[in-house]
Amino acid sequence: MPGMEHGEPLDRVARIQAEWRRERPDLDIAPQGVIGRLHRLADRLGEELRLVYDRYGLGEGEFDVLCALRRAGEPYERAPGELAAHTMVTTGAMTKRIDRLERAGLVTRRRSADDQRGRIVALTGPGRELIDRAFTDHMRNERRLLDLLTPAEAESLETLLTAWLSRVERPRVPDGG
Amino acid sequence: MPGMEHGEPLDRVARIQAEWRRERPDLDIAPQGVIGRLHRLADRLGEELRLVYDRYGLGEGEFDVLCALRRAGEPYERAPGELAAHTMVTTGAMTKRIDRLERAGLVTRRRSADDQRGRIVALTGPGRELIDRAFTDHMRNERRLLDLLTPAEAESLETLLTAWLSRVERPRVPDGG
DNA sequence: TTATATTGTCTTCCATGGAAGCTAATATGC
DNA sequence: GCATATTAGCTTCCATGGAAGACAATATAA
Repeated sequence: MPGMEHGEPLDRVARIQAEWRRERPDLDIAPQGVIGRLHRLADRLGEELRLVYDRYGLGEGEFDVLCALRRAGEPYERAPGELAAHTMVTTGAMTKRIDRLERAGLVTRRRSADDQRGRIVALTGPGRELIDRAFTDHMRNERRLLDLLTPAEAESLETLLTAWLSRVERPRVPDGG
Repeated sequence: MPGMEHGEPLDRVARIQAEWRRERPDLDIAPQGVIGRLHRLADRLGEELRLVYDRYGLGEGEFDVLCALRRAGEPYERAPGELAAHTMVTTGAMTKRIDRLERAGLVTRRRSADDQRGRIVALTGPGRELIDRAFTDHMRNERRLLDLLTPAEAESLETLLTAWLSRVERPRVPDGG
């Protein structure tokens, strides 16, 4: 079993696997070693990342919306539907995120000139300033977490994650695909 | 950049990174290549796993609780506090999960004999039967997802995730630490 | 023993997001 | 042009979980 050398204490996932082996010896529970740890790690990293969002009074969702607006470039505007697509939530959820950000004075909402149905969400000055500081801090935080790996480990991991992700997102890729 | 060879289309994370490089050339956004993809992959895998839970009428939380009870071994009993600790939620959330499972006839709740404050949650026959079928199916599903990687890739990934997880986990000892 | 602290569970209130439907504006077909 | 369909955003209702406190039972200290 990888990563279990020199009698290191079993981690949570390994302990769960041991229990399943005892209770369900008929099953192959090896996949948990990868998938369980991936989820656990994502949770732990998420906790660490949230510490920075909190520091700026932002929830994860609000942080994501501000990032999407900032990434859009001058003049930092996007339609709610675009923001929803970029941040992978429903438009209903986006409405609420924008409500909160608007209330906090970080974005404005106005009608689109071309299409009166559409809205345009724009970063305000304070919004721009806040997300620039927060994102700088966020990247420092991600760097700190990534530096728990050696550069070689990080590169290996990125390659593996990129490959798996592309295969999960496009499951039907046969040899000629 | 790992995983980007022969002109493959950029994935979502790579596109986000490209935007940040344009807007914030002062920042090192490399960590997103790993952390962003790890989260995206965890989300995508989670969606796939939820398909199985749904098939058995279970939410992710309920599935986790039934698993924790099943792993306990005969007679498949645990206190709510233990279940909360095992599944990493608050006791308040656990109360509600147990409420739902009890309503569905999958677990029972009784007072502990030793300590009248404590309760004992136990799998019912139907609960045991359901989780045995659901977990078998779940493992088949995880195997299908893991098999998008070669055995060598899977082993490499498990090693890297285990190492990173162990380094990021902070000791959870409540006092004295 | 009696007063106080702690523990285990539950309750209340709130935050967030999804699903589905509503409304107004725009596009399309006749 | 008018009727209908589609679209964009929003609203409503519900599901889930956290935080903090209530409550009863138990442990501890004086």
